[in-house]
Amino acid sequence: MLDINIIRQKPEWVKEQVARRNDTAPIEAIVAGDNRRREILQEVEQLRRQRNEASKQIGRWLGSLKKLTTDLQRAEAGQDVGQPVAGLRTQVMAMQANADQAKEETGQLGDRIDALTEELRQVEAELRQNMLWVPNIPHPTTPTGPDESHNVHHDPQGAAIPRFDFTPKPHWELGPQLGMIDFERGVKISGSRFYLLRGWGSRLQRALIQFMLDFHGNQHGYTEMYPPFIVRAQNFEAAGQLPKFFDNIYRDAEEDFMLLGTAEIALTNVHRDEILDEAALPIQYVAYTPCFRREKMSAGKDVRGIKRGHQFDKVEMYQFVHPDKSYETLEQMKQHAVDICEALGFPYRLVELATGDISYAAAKTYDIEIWAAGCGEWLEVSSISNCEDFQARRANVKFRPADGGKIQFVHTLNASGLALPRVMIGLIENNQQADGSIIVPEVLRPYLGGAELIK
RNA sequence: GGAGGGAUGGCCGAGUGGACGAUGGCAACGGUCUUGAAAACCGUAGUGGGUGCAAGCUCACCGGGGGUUCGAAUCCCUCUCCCUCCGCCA
Repeated sequence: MLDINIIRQKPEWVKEQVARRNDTAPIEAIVAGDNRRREILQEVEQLRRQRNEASKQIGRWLGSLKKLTTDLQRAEAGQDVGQPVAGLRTQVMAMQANADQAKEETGQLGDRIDALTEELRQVEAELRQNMLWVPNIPHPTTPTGPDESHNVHHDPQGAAIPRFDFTPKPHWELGPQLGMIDFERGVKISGSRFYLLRGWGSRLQRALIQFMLDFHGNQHGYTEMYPPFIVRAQNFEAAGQLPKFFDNIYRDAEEDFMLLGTAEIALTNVHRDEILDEAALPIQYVAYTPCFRREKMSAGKDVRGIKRGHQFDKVEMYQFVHPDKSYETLEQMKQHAVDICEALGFPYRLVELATGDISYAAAKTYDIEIWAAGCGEWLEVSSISNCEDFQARRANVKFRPADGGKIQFVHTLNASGLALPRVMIGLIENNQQADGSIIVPEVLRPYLGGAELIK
């Protein structure tokens, strides 16, 4: 969610920024709705103020009325209350008439308030819906371009691209050959884009998950989290996945539950509706979760192997930081992801995503791609984004400055650390030997009972 | 799944139709006292919206939504969540 003030003050500029992303947003409707909202608000608040005052007056009258009535009853019973019965009777009747008339008038005020409130509710609901359809403003340093072809690829780093004196096989041949991946039976169970990891395949993935969690926890200061994998729609909205990506989400037919497409969605909401102390920042979380995606938008793409499935595992880093620190943090998180690539011995390269390719909630995103020798491709294993205050606004996560300054929104960042299937592909394909066996990277051996070779 | 009890400010906890944005306590912050600290005492303090250069004024918010009423933290309906007991189950 953007700050409505930015749209109010610079609608044309916002439109340009959205256009940079090759996207559109209902800016005109938002400006109109915002104006209408304030108009109604002022009117309805004025009326409410009148009603509040009138109600208080009625309360006072009814209080006096009660006392006078008591006096009247006592006077009628012959007690001396300091006033004659007739005078009291007149006062009681006058007071009652005042109160009745005021009730009548204030009731009419109430009717107008109700009507205006109803309109206000509609205007606000529509305004909010429109606001949800405005993507984040890209950072000035995000390369401008309508699609991924404008992404900026940096030179390869890390390990050298492996050379073989035989033709390296793709993982979809090596995996089944080594009994690590069973495509046929995965499809039998759940259909296309599903597979079964088996034996070393399953163990290798588990080892990787554990290694990554340990590494980020111990080396980079992240607190490990285990979130629910099934969450309410509200969480998706806060993270910026809804309303736009409804079609890509697996949903429960009966209840308001959705399956995570990434741990980022759950982690964004850990501190929803909280005001954090500045001293608590940065908050760093790392979580392993499976990720479920319909992949409707990628129909027919990457159907071979385990590169793109409806279910995959990922270790995700997430941070809540001070707004002044978020770009510094972005670089650090990029490094945290790179460190895993280094530790596993991958050739990798950095990609700066263009405005047309960054995710809806992001202002700036880096991708990290590793080289996979068998399929001969650079595979995206990590995406590192600074969402600035976009998600924080939707999730309502703020902090109280230590110097007593105004409460403000935190910035949030997310980074894959890393996505498992593609790491598996890289390991299998890059570390293969002529006899089809696979060398296990040293850092993983402690997690695999010391095994050096998969064969 | 059945029965009952709850949800109030950072925390605890009063308040059951009218001056209540809400008594009180704790924690926090500022001050007095002290060589310093503690204790004691005095004082300040919620969030969001609208408007205004500002001071301010004003509206809303007592788990969410709806209703009754001139007026709702308070009454009614409903949803969510928490607790207790029973049943069932990995």
